[in-house]
Amino acid sequence: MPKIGTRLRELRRRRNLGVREVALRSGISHSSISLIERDCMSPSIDTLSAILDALGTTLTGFFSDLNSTVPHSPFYEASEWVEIGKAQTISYRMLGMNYPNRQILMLHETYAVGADTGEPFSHSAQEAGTVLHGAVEVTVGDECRVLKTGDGYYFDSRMPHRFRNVANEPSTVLSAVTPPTY
Amino acid sequence: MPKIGTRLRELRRRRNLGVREVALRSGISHSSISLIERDCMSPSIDTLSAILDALGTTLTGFFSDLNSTVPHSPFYEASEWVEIGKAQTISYRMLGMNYPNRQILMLHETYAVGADTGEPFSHSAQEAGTVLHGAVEVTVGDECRVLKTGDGYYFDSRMPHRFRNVANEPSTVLSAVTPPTY
DNA sequence: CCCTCTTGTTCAGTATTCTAACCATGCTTA
DNA sequence: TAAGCATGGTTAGAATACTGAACAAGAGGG
Repeated sequence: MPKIGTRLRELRRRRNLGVREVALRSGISHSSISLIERDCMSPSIDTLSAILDALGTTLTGFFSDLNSTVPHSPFYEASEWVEIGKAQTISYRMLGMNYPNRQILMLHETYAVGADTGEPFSHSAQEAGTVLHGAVEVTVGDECRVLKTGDGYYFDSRMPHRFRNVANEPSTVLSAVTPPTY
Repeated sequence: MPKIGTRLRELRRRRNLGVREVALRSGISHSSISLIERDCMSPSIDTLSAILDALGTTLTGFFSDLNSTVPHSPFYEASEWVEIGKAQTISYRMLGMNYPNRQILMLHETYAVGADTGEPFSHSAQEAGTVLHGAVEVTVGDECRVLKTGDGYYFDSRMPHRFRNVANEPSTVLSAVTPPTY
């Protein structure tokens, strides 16, 4: 929830463009541009996309630049892990939920007996982790291996991957993903 | 303008969460979630931000993952450079305007006699370029140097930087910025 | 079979974004 | 000083995002 408007205004000014000029190029009214830049309005994705287009930027580029220098405590207590999956056979609890501009998603994963992430899926990121307790069968691409306490992994998330608890007790894994898109 | 909805639905499903569950956590109504996921609605930044938050992701992370593998021609004719600045003392023309998921902003810059980018500014990216014609004084941080045809530069855009044409004729520069946030 | 709990979708009404026309200010030129 | 034309800001009304309640379909469970 950073000051999108301020950043947009900077981008525009840097190009020596007027509000009306950007309006013309983007197909958005100049009044909207004005309101958005002064954070009086939260634009829809379509609108923002159109404006960025007129400025020669992209949504990806725009948001990759959100380097808020907001100071924040580096410490998190054990109780501050937040469950982001549904309590079921697998639990995903993340660290630093409210840390500004996170680039890493650190997860504490708990797999019930026989739990399985199901069919392999892939997403664009890099992923690393280690088994804290139990035994987990990890499949990455066409490679498969059973990891036990202390064992770890590291792979490009674009490789299809899958986790399965093969211990006769709950297993836990600590992992990290960047960018935080799991 | 990609299928944001589809991606959101994937993220949610991957977490075994229901529409209502995400609604509860994000403070957005479940009906909106449904509409957004089916691309029937273009959510505002605030709304999207809230939803991503409930999924443990960020705007930055979400958009950094937009790896559309849409095929597109790699070739652009000279006439296809698009002016993104206002025709004035400095002209900025970019390459590959409509290339999907651009990660690089390549610019053909033309500086009129005496033209100056003004007070140094900074943004989070990396930047490289070379002088094609004329002579340009480049200031990066507290270092200053006059670059002539064939000379080049490479710096982290977070360093405040400034360009000034010191030739008695127009100067041209070819540069690249990544991510495309200039 | 009915009941209940879950799932996601639909739709009428409300809140917000967005537009178009108007307004205020400052700069340039006459 | 006035006229002209930039700049960005304000505001009533149109368009669209958003909400809450009602609906439909499926999965168990008794």
